[in-house]
Amino acid sequence: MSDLKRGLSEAVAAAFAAAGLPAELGRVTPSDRPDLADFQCNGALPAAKVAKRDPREIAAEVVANLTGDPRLASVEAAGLGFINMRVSDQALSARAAEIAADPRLGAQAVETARKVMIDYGGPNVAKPMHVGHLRSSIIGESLKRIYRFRGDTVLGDAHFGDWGYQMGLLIGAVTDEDASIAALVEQLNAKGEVSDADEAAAFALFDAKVSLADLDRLYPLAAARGKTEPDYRDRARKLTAELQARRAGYFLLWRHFAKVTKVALERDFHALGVDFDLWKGESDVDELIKPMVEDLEAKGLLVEDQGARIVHVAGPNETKKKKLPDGSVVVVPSPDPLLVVSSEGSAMYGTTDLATILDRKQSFGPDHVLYAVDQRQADHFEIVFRAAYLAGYAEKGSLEHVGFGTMNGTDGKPFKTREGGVLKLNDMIVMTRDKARERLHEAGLGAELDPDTFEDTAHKVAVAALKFADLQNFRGTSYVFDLDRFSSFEGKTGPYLLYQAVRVKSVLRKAQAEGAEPGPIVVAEPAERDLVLLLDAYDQALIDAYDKKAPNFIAEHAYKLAQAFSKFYAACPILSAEPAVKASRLALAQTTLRQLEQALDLLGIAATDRM
RNA sequence: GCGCCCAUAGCUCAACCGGAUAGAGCAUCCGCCUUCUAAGCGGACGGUUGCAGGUUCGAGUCCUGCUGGGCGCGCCA
Repeated sequence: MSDLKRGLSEAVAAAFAAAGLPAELGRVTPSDRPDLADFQCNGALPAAKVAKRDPREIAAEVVANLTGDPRLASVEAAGLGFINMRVSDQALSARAAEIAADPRLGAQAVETARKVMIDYGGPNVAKPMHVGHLRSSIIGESLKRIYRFRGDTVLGDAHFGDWGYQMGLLIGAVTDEDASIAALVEQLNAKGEVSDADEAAAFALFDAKVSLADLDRLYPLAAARGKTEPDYRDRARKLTAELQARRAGYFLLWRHFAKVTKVALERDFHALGVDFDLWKGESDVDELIKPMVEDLEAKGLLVEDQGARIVHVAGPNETKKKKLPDGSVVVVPSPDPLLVVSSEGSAMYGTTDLATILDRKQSFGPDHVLYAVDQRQADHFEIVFRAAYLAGYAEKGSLEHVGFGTMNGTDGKPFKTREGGVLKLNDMIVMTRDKARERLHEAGLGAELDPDTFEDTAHKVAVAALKFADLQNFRGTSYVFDLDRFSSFEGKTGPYLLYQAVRVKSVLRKAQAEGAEPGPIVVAEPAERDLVLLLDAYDQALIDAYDKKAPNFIAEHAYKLAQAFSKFYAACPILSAEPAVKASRLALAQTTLRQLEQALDLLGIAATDRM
């Protein structure tokens, strides 16, 4: 079973072949001119070039070969050589019946399933998530669902940043601030072996004294000092190396950091409906690093440079000019080398990334790994991927950075609140949910729904608003974060989509109450034709989203489908129609609902029953 | 200095290998609730696709240059 576009493409390809022209020119697309056609083929235009003939003549010949196709109500050559096709009502009705009978609602699975890992490039330990973190989690979540739905085996890994320099900074800052913690940490460090009782006592003290809010407050200060004060920085680096060497006191304190962060992250991710299959972090590959470094050394890839150890990843002719601090310009390899071991002996960002690639190869063996991470890290991933290919840790081309743009404020710079701080993701969710509650009361649903359902509905509306506002943008480009737009419920928004689903459900409930059943679909009205054409376009939207790793194709389809339904709803009465028409429209409405809910699910958006 | 990305309606964004009249939403204005949920529907207004060249029968899309903006460039992640 295939969509109309594909079916027609085969027919048009055959018609081209019959005319002695390359069959691949028979590619059919939805028409740019809905007033003239449902589908079109532009193949006669390039054909004219190779065949040195008039495109209109070619189009006419292809049209002649197509005439009589039962699916087509009309087929004609138009304009400069376009082939316009209008699908018959019977063919649309038949296609609608196919989609209605299909658990996948007309969307096909991939031919060969792969094992895919999605790396969410997770947030860092000790920092609350702000609105900028929305993107990687919801894009990653949506891609995971899309890939899984297409038939791949997919694992999503949060991949937290929990093992680097920022941990050394925090250990320093926390012990500086509180003498009792500093004393306990020193004591544990000296002791080396830590008993269960020691551990419990330590966590009791840490729990009492160090919250996420403290870490959030201390980190920016420590980071700033690290930049300006070399001594402070060097101590943080040493602390990082000591943590990575698992000095008992530092390690316990670090485990506390990770714990308080995880509680907040779980709350935020859960609220967004984002689930990770793996809650791994950089620290999880720590034990792989030493053997990996030895392996890189054995393979002759690791070289000493300015006290650090690096892997060169540039090819022989890949160079760039670089300006040195003294103003002179030198030619250096490009891309930059991968820094594997710092001069303090600690693992770097790229080191843990490389070890993670190795870890995944051993544990899961993915055919493909997608990194849903900020576009700004493109160079970094290029370097890590090259190193992984050189070392044989991944098959060339199997690692892919699915970059996305940053979320900027209306001034074009990374988003800040009016007060100059970052807007925390949780605050954003709470704010939008409050607005959804207000709106539900206005609509008179406050009293009708029981409190739990009411709360659940408000939450779903809020999440739909936030996610759809982001996912409707192509992931690659930066966009402006506008609070009003993200918490808007009218127009091209998540709540609009939920609302259309709610209207269908309401009609279906009433139909059921009066004993009316969906029946055979018979397409007749223009609004019905348009709706079925949209239902038919689902497969292509899914293919585009999959191939381009871009959920906005699904978002666009869901919106257009909801819009087509809304027009159908306004133009075609359902319950008051005569029995056969009523049964047909009920079936159309039900099929639309199922596809809409499925598309929303692929975006990670949950539907509601009433709103 | 070198490199990557971006520039489309007043605003925020789309646009399927280069194809007909570049589409949505918001905002503004005008209509539509005694019939299935008005978080809706219909209509109007709104464009020299940053600028200048080039390739092509045809360019928002490809190439070159320029302007403007964002980002990155080994011991943060």
